[in-house]
Amino acid sequence: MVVYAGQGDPRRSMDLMWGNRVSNLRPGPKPGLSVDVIIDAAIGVADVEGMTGLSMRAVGERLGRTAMALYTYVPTKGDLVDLMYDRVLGELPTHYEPRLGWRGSVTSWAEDHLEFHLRHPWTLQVSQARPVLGPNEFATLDTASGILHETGLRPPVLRGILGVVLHFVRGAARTESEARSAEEETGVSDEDWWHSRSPLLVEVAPDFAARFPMAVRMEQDKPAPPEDPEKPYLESAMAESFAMGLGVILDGIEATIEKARVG
Amino acid sequence: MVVYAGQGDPRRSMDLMWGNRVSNLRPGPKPGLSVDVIIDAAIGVADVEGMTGLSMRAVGERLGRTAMALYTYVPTKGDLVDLMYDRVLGELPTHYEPRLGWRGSVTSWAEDHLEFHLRHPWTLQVSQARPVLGPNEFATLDTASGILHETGLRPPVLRGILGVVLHFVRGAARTESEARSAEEETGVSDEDWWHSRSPLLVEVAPDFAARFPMAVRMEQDKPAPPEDPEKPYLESAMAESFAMGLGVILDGIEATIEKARVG
DNA sequence: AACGTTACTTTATGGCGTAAGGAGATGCAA
DNA sequence: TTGCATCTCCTTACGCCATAAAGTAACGTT
Repeated sequence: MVVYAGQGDPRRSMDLMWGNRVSNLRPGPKPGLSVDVIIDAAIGVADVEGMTGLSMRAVGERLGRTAMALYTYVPTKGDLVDLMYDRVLGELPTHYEPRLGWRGSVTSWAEDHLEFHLRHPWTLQVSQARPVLGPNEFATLDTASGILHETGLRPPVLRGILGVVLHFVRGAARTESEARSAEEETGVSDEDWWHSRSPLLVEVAPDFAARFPMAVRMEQDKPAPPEDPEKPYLESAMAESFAMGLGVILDGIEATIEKARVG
Repeated sequence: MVVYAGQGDPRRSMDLMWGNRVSNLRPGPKPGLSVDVIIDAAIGVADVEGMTGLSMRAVGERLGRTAMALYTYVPTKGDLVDLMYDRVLGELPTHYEPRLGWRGSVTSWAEDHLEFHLRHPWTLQVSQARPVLGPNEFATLDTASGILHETGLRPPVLRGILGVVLHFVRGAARTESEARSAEEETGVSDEDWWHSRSPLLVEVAPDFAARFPMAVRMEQDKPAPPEDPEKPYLESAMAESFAMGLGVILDGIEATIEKARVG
């Protein structure tokens, strides 16, 4: 029998997602666990060990059970991940002060999402192809739509803009979180890594500067690496590129509004 | 012993990447394989089966060998992936006609990259945190830098812009490729999937429209699903959002140039 | 002819998701 | 009170994965 990625029976999945719990008075031993504590334990594992460290065995162990015990509550690991995802999505704000205007709101929204993904990097591995259809996922979509609605643009354009902002924020978060886990998993800092490889690079490609002149030029005026690696991302020097990129996007939205007003 | 993600000895990795092959006249049986044919076989596997289907066993099998035979040529699977990545990067153009201007060049560049990632979806799973430092990676970086240099903007801004375009293209490619593999792996089309879930959704959340009004509004004026699912992505109706998003980004770049000129 | 080096194989270790089947606890009907 | 259906949770097992370790056989050099 083949079980498809992350989906058991659709009805069961939906009931779990929207909290339709089944009646409690039935024969058999009292449940020692619940879907909720399993979701929380799984989030705890994933936050620390990442998506690759999230195994049914690890979650079970955290709850003093075996991996198989979880299957009493949750049909597959894929469903559990969907539930985890919609749960943490609840951490995101669902309201932004209208007096911020769309520019301020989009900025706050982007920063909130960036921090969210850095807090729960495993969320970046959840496929966006088929939405989880959970309450919090719809709530975040509703919030984003509300902000963008202020621009007065029509839905097809708004979907394009939402795609740009989402892809940008997720991409930036992905780059940063991959950098962090590379450092953690190899035990080698970015700086040490580069120091070990740059001499090899000049050895193996002595004509480097002549061969890739534009790439070299692109490295000009790089900010110094952060003094304190524990600083939150948005206050670190690495955020420069994020701020620059977001500024370009905001200006692009503004130009699009202007075009629509004139044309 | 712990082997770290994707890296053996740095010197060996670099030699493999830049084609420093070791002398051929040595005792022992003649090599039946080579790093190059292994890379090609691995790309063949990954293009068809995706990154999750890429196993040393599968690559070995394609070459009539066992998985372990590959370790004579390549130190770890991680190194093999790096080599695969730099190899396919060679498919991308390294030159764009200057008469296209930066707008036309960025557009072509984005479309080329989108098609590239859809042709080799596994490239989206290669970590961008620590570059592969191969010749083709540098070449593509050089090409992109050259295009952006035409805007006359300074490197820190250009890095921000490059991030926006890269994240956008990769995000769009990721969404599309995840949709394709969801369809392939589950055997259920997007349409059928939605048809099976939307009735459950209204059942489980009858107040949906009142609860998420903006999200509902965002669905207005959606293009019809593609008549012919075999059409290339860029000619399909799904490309609407990509074109919209790219337009917003281009306008943002233009506004940034204007600001720099004036201020 | 002997020896060291090399290509490739077999086997084994410790991980994964989860199917299958069984033990023991519990609520209810007779 | 007994018997049974139903439940939670366990052990075991299967077929995957990367790769360590050790063995076999082919080959170039001495």
